[in-house]
Amino acid sequence: MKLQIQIKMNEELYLRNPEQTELGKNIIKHGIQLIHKMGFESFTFKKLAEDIGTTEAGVYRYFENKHRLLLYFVTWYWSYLEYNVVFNINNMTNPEEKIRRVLDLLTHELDDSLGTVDFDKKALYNIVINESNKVYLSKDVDENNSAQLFKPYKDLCARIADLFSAYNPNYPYARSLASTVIEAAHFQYFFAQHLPRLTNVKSKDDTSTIIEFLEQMVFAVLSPDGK
Amino acid sequence: MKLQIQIKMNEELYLRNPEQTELGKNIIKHGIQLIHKMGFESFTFKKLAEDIGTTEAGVYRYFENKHRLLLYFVTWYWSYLEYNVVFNINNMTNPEEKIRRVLDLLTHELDDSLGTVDFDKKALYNIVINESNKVYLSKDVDENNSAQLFKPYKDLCARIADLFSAYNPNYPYARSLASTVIEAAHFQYFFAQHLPRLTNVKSKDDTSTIIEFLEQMVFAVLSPDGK
DNA sequence: TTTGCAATAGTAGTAATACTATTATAAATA
DNA sequence: TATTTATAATAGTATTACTACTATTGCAAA
Repeated sequence: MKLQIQIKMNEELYLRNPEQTELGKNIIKHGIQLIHKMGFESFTFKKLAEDIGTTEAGVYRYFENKHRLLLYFVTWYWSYLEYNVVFNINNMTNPEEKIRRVLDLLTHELDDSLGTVDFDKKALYNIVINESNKVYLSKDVDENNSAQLFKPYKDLCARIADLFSAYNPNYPYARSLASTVIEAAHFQYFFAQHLPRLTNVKSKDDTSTIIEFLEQMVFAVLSPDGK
Repeated sequence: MKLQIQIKMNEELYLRNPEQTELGKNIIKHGIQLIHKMGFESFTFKKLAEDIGTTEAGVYRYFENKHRLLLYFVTWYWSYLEYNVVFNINNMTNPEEKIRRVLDLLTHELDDSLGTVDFDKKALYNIVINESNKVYLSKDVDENNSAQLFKPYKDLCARIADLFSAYNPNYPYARSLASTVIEAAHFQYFFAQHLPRLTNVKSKDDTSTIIEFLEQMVFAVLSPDGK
């Protein structure tokens, strides 16, 4: 038996649920590939439509615009990552071990062990690294936030912050540390790839250095006897 | 006497030096205001041209496109900040004190004490918070990087990393810590303003919490007796 | 089998954006 | 004064981001 997990997406994200039709699934699958290949700025619905053999209007019937499509992808990643965090630390008792596992999950593309989805997870991870900040660094953050569109990100952050607080209940900046660690994991990966002078991570595939950097940081910061 | 500092900008950034003409200065001044007000995505050269009473083509004679204009602004900020860092820690001997001063500079808008420029520095700081990541999170990072366009950012980061290494020569991730701290300073400010669940910083103006968070982090991480 | 009627797909637009090429005008020099 | 040179304005084009409308299909009730 293979269990298939389903992530319930916020209905505000789409006009029509893309998981329920062939065309919808193609929009997801090819959308991820195209954004990954050409970058979000160059990506258009027209190019996507041509790629999957439909019309521009066809794509617009599923997503209001390309920003919403990107938000759909990034939100899916956050939700899936939170699920993975919960699943992985479920049977652990040691708070330190839990934190180490989370840092591990943050720095690797999503694994396919539990349930498979029909798109390139490596490409999705790359999109998260390169484009995810753009979903909230925009003039309609507040509006999107009111519509609960960032809830999965905030939930993930809260869950990691809880682990930090469990490790050291007296640490007063658990949430700030959580968001900083999440962002840093992505940025260090990006810098290693494109702006190496900004990091000590040697190459794109040097995830072990990212993990060591983050682990040392988190445990030093949370150390109860730390100054 | 009032000394005027001049920041020498990379000539690749512009087509014609905007500091040398009235129109050029207006592009800078009004460009900062407009991007600040409407956000980079909604900002266009046409709107800017109308705002300052010239034509679209007039603006294009100074900057290749709006991304280059944004990069010009952000680069100016980085350069000016590095200058400020050097100037401020110049007569300090205590490494810890130097680091505290840098964290202070990172979390405040640029001060006007040394030389004045004819644009809204508060608006520029806001642009840095909201838009600066977009200048390198794009498909032409590598190309821009080859043209040395990110040098000021990398220099700033290297200088801060050097302070960390001076404080603790055995710490192996000085650069990663420097870039993480720079980005975190900006992100925590943004989150406090728009996504408060992601931070322990209470309000937009709560810079003291940002500083406390970063200080505790940096000194815990760099502590020689830390694990 | 035919009619009705949703659901969906496709066509053909528009307004705005991001530029560019060409022409006009003013200033500088021969 | 004639002529080059620099700069500015005009008027475009291709692409992007949509939208409104028309055509087609599937399927149930008459």
